[in-house]
Amino acid sequence: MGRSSRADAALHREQIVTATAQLLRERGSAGISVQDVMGAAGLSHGGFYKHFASKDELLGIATEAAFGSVLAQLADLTGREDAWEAFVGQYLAPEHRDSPGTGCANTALATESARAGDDAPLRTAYEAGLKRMIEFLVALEGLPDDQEAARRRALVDLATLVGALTMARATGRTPLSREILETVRDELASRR
Amino acid sequence: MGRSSRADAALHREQIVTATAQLLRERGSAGISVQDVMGAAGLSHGGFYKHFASKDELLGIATEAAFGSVLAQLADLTGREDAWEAFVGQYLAPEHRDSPGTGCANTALATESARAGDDAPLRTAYEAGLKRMIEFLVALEGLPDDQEAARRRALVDLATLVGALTMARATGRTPLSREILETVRDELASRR
DNA sequence: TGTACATCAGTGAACGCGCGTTCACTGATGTAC
DNA sequence: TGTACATCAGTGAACGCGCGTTCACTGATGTAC
Repeated sequence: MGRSSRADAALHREQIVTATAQLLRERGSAGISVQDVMGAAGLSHGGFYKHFASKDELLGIATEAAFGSVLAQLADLTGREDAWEAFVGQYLAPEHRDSPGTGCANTALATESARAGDDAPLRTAYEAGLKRMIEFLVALEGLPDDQEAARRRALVDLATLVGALTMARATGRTPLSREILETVRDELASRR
Repeated sequence: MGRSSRADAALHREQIVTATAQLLRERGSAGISVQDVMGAAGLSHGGFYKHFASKDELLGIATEAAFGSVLAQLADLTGREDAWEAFVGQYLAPEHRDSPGTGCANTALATESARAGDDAPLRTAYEAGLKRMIEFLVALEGLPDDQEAARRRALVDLATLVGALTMARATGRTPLSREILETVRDELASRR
């Protein structure tokens, strides 16, 4: 096999990033190898460094991608009458609990960011993504007359969502897991 | 070096478990090795299997120990007039954010439990520990006339605490991290 | 448009390293008399 | 209490394995004329 065309190489890079964004959320950085992510694009592991300087760099790019796709989904909600209930309902649904690979990057990558070095690309990308997610929630509050109160409510609500999803995932498909999802969903939905 | 006395061996086992309970919360299971935890007890790695059947078994035992010591700390709060404010204040303090190794086992190990197999010892120990922590919070609510409402409030409050601490840790010692801690602390403290 | 050549995406072997686990061995501890 | 012997906690080398990264090489792609 010789050189790939620029278009093919760009496609491969995109496939590597997309696969990493999913596997990273599912297994964490220690749970995925360069071979795993290259294999997801149908390539052998050796060519990895033609695309990325290191595994750490890819993890940062994949974190950006994960936040990007999640925030794009959230953007679809804005303007809807029932935006808040819809958001909470989706966020605390069993489907979201059972598919971390395509779900909220904030919940899936927070512990990863906490354990990464201060200068790690993943950490930088996480912080930027979290700020964008907070801004989305503040906008969803829709209280232009008191931005500070809206931000406080957004932070508290986001913490509640992240904590509930984290514990629901930690307890798998048990009755307790479902109780957490339903109880927190009902409470949050009733706050607007 | 020959055989250790039973008392010494028991001490070594305790040291291994204690060190693992701390390192596990700090770095996660993929971040610690058998050599790490044996070294913490001043031993070489080979003798590990005289104490434990596998690394997985130790992780389960260390998870129990982590929940145990945290719940013992919490028990000290019961009966105090300001138990709720004191608990929230400690939980969302910068000191707790910066010392995961001796902090809340629920927040530190939830993602670990989510990624462990359904039958992994860590997963079993996590679920048992979480149930005990929920019971502690329900008791702290102190509403014997409506246990169901107390449990719902406990679940929502716990989710909020876990999510806030998780995001504060993920953003390290940044202004955003401090804002999350203070905003959620003030909100939760004012709910009782 | 056709040809000659430089570029470089991808291959697959190799690097040093650390992992969890096993095992033959050592020698102090614990026990039986 | 003393002695002989069995037990077993701990050692350190070894096992097969997978990791991130490097590198000489291949040959189709892209470019210059």
